[in-house]
Amino acid sequence: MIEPNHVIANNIAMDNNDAQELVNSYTPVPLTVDCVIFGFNQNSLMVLLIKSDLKEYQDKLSLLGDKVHANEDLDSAALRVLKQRTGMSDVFLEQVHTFSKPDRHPGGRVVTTVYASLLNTKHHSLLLHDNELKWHTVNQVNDMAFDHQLILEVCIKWLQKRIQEQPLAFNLLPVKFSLRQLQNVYEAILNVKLDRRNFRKKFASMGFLNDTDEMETEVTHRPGKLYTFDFIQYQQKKKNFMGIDF
Amino acid sequence: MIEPNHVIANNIAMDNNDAQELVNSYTPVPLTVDCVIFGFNQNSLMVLLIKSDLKEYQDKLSLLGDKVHANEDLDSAALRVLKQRTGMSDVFLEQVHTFSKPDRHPGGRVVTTVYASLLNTKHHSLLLHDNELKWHTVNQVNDMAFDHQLILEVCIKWLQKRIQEQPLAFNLLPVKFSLRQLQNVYEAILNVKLDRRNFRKKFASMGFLNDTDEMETEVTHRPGKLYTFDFIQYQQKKKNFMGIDF
DNA sequence: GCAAAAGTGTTGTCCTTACACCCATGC
DNA sequence: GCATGGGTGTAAGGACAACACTTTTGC
Repeated sequence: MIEPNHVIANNIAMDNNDAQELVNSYTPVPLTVDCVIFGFNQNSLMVLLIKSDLKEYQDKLSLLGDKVHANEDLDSAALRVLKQRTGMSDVFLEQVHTFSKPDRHPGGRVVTTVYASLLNTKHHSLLLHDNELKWHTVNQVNDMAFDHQLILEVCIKWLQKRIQEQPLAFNLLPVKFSLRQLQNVYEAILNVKLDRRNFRKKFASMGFLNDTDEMETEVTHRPGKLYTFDFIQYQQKKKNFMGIDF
Repeated sequence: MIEPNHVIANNIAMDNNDAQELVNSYTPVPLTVDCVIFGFNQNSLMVLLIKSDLKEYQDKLSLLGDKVHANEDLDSAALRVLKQRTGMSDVFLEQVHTFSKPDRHPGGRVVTTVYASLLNTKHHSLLLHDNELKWHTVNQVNDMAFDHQLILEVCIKWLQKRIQEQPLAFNLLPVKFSLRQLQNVYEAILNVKLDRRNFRKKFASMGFLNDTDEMETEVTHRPGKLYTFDFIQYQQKKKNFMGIDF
């Protein structure tokens, strides 16, 4: 564990180039991580939010965040928040951006590093302990606490770009999914309508889809085939995989 | 201006949800910014580095960084470092990633946010005051101080991706440049050989090039035409500009 | 039998690639 | 006059976009 600066400073011989002395001269800043946890439901992109517990932001929605612990790196802190809030840990999670406007937090300066996560809202291990924790349709969310509205917008743009580089949409779906569901994910995130035949052709030609012998059930029309995502094929092919363009 | 936390804390009625109290409970962390400043010279991608002044890293190369000042946001801190070291401020500069391994700095925990910058090494206002500040060919740099080798590699990958999204290569060249120079930039960054005719066709069709009536001078062969980058055209076209693929 | 969505191929267009010869300059 | 790189067009192949009819299920 790293001692508070003043404890160490006096024990160190003076030296212009001493590393600890140098670090002690920096103004330390409270750090947090915030997680933008995306899901997909009813053909809409969703985000998991909570009511802010600060009186300044009463009834406003907030991202899921926490302080960064002493000696904890940011990836671990983000994963800890995710696990604590959803019960899930084997989940897509990636650093997006660090936000640092000095007045972004009413309690004083706080710098926050934002992570985005993609998960299946129907996953059996997804448990939302906190009653205040709810899924919201992303384009119905507005007027969030702190600078979280801005952060959410940055993350949506990030996601739009990112799903065209890699087939991340699978993270938002059940293990077994229909092509229609997959297409719905792309249409919702990119805000476009896609041609069904061309979409199917494109994904079929990628070779990342494994045909299960199962069909959708409980639909009120002709059921579609269910597929799984072939992670092994993907790992092998992604070196020469340049993107998904629509 | 935001007061140091302890000054304010005592003036506030105790409240479980009080913002300042909450922030005061966070462990503050020393923050720095590091700038990966890319240039282009002799057909190679270059990076501006300095000798580390820490005895732990004697004679090792280091990125240009500095602590983040109280009440300064990260973008401003990065711009300040850039200006201080190069004399330039009207320069492409973008946040890339935040690095936070607890042991990445020998003086104790320091979290650093890394920015990448692209500039013209021949620009008249580029002044390297410090004699220890030198341009290095990126693929000859190894064994840097701190985790800076890792950071550099992340930034190179970032740049390879980024120049295929937007025509950033212009930032590395003089205002007037030949198509050969432009092609050299892409070839050096992407580590590929490109077909000259196809390259010229592609850029001509984008419409971002203004033909000057000037020619290269002081070349030992047939001189090429010089072009300028049309920022206005680019701003107008980039809304429906999807990328540069090679 | 009707509503609703699944499944399936072909064609034209556009973009990308591959490729070779003459030209202007310095020496 | 020769070495060096600048400048240019075309043809073939591959990717993408547009498009309609038949099938399966629930009700």
